[in-house]
Amino acid sequence: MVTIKDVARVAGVSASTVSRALSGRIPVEESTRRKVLKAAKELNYQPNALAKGLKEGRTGTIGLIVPNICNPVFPLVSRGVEDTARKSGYTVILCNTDEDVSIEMEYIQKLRKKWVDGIILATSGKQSGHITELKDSGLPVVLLIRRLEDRVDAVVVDNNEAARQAVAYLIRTGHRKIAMVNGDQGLTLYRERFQGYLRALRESGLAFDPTLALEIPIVQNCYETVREFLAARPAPDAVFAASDPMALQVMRAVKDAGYRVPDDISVIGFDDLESAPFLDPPLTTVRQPLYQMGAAAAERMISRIEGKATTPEERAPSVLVMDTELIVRKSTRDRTDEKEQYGSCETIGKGQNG
Amino acid sequence: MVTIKDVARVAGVSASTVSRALSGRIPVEESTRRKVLKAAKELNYQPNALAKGLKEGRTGTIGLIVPNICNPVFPLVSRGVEDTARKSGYTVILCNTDEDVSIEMEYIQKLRKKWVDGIILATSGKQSGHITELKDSGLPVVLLIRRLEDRVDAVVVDNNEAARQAVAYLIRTGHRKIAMVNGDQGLTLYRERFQGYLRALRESGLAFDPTLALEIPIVQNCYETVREFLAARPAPDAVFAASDPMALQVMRAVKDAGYRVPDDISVIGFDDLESAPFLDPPLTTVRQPLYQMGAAAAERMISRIEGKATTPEERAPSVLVMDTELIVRKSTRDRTDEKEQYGSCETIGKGQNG
DNA sequence: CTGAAAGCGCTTACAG
DNA sequence: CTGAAAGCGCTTACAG
Repeated sequence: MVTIKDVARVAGVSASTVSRALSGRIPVEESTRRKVLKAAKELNYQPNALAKGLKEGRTGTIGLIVPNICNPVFPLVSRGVEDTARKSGYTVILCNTDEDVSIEMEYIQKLRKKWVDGIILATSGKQSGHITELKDSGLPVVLLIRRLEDRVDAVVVDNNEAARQAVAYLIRTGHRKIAMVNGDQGLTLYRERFQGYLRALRESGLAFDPTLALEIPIVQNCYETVREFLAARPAPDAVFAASDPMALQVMRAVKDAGYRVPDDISVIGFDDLESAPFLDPPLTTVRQPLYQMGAAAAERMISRIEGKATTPEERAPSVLVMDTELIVRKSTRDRTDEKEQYGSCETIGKGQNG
Repeated sequence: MVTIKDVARVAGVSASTVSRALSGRIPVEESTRRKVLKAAKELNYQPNALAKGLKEGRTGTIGLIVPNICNPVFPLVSRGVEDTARKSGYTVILCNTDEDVSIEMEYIQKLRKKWVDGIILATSGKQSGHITELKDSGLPVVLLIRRLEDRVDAVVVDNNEAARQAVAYLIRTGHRKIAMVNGDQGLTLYRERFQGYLRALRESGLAFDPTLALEIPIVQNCYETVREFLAARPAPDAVFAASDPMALQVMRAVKDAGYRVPDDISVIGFDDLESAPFLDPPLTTVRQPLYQMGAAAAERMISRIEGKATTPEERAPSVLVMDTELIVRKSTRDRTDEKEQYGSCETIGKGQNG
C-alpha cells in the first residue's frame, strides 16, 4: 500500500504538508497543493482509515443492530439507513441479534472496540439497562422502531394508534367478532399493537374476548396456530394480524379451513410490504414508512456525530413519531352493505383450497 | 477509554507483557498472567481494534456487497454470511450497489481504505475488470451468485440447469406454450436462466417463440407488463418466472386478466422464498439454498484470510456449485391428466378477481 | 519470562 | 505556509 510518505517523497514535500493539502481545510500554498494532489493521484494514494481513525477518534462507521434482516421490514429500514449514511460518507456494519440480548451486548462491545461513531438499535428486546448505559457512555445512540421513554433519540410509529385505527376500520365496516393474531408480547411493539386493538374495542363498546387474542411468538407457527384456532371454535368475522407475514399465513389458513377472504373473514395486516398489493386478495394493511424511518434515524445519528446539534433543544433526546396510513385493499369488505359483493358460488369458494 | 497502559499500571507490569498475556499464544508466567487478566477485567479493558488493526494489518471485518438487500434473496444470503462470520469473530459491512458499477467501485475503494480482510461480492453486474484487478491486488475475494470463469472463488447454483429442469417439468406435465418472464439480460444469472429455458424447449423439440419471452429489468413493472402481454395475444398455458417476486406479480396479473392459476395457466417461480408455500395457490418454484450459499462463501473467505489453504489445490480458485431443487406445489398442474382437477365453476373462477 | 524501543500511518500542536 | 516531532494504542523483534 502506498502511504503518505510515498506521496511526500514524490511531491517533494513533508508528510505533514501532504496531510494538510489533502485535508482541504488547512491553508497550503496553491502550487504545493497542486503538486501534492498530482502525486497522490499518480500513486493512487488511499489514506489508511485505521491510522486516521486512531488519530482522530472517529471512523466514519455506524453500527446497525437489527433482530433479523430476514424479517421483511428490516431490508427497507436498513436501506434507509445505508443510503443516508453513504451520502454523508459513512459506512454501515450490520448485526443480527435474533432478539437475543446477550448477542446484542456482544455486538455492542465489538462495535465499541472498532470505534464506530454511533449505533442505531432497531431491536425491540426485553431489556434496556445496557442501552441507557451505552448512551451515558457518550456514544451516540438512536433507537429505531422502539423507544425508551424520552431518554434516548428514537424514530418510531405510534403502534397503539395505528392498530386502533385498523381495528376501528373493521368495526366501522360492520365486523363484530375480531380476532387478533399477534407476535411476542415480550416485545414492546406487539404489546402496543395489542393495546390499540383493545382500545378500539373499548371505544366501540365491544367486549374483549380473550379467546380471540392469539400470541404467536414465532412467525413460522402462525399457519398451524390459526388452523387449530379455526378448527376449535366458531370463526371470527375478521382477523387483525400484527404483521404482513403473519397476515399472509392467516389468509392461507383461513382459505385452507374452507373460508373465503374477505367474504367470510376479513384480514388486515401491518407493514404494507412490497408484496401486499399482489397477494390474493390484495392485502388491506397499515403502512409504515420503513425506508423513511431508517433514513431519519441515520440523519439524526449523523447530526449527533458531527455535533451539529448545538442549541439545548437540539441536544436533548428527540423522539420522532412518523405517520402510518391504513391502506384499504381487497382483503377486507364492508359488512354494513348487505348485498354481498362476493357472495356467489359459495360452496366452490369454500371448497377450492380445502 | 482505558488503554493497555492503564492495565499495565494496575497489574504492575509493562504494556508488552499485558499484550502478551492477553494474546494467549505467547508464553507468560502464570502468576503475571493472572494479575494481568484481573486488572483487565477490573478496568473492563477493551483493546482498541484500530490500533490492533493498524499494527497487524487485519481488522476482523469482511465487506459484503449486494445489489439490494430489499431483493428478498439477499437477507437470507447475508444471514448466512453474517452468522458464519460472527462465529469466527468477524464483523460484516453491508453495501448496496443497485447494480451500479460506479457505486460498487466506490465501495470497494472505501472497504480497502478501511482495511477489511476480504470482500464478498454478490452483485451480478455487467463489468468484471475491477474484480479481477481487486483479486490480483491480493485481497481475498469471493463471488456469490455470480462466477467469473474459474479465476475467482465463487459460490453459485447452476442457473441454466435449474431453469432447464423447471421448464422440462412443465413440458413433461403437458404444457406446450410456455412463456418466460425474465429479469435484466445484462445480468449473467438471468441470461443463464434464459439459456436453460431454451435448452429445455430444444431438448423436447419445441420451437422457441420469441413473443413468449419477456425481459423485465425492473421487478416493479412486472405486473403491468404481463397484463399487457395477456391482453395482446392468446394466453400461454404456463409461465416460468425467473424469480419468486416476479412469479407473485405474474399470478396477480394472470388472475386479474380473468385466468385461473393453475387451471388455465401454470406458474412456476425461482427462489423458494419463505412466503412461497402461503401464496394462493402455493407456488411451485426452484429452491436455491440461499442461506447455505452465504455461509459457504463466508467459510471460503475465512479460510482464505486465515491462510488455512496451504496445498496448491486449496490455494487455487474454487467454484462451489450448490444444488437446487424443484419444489412442486399447487401453482402448476398436470395437463396430461385430462380430468381437470380444478375445472368446476369455471366462469366464477375467471371472474372473481377481474 | 519480561521490559524498552521501534513502528504501523496518520494528524496536529509547536516552531520557524 | 511548511517541517520535524510527538502521539493515537497497539504488537513484536531485540535484548537481557
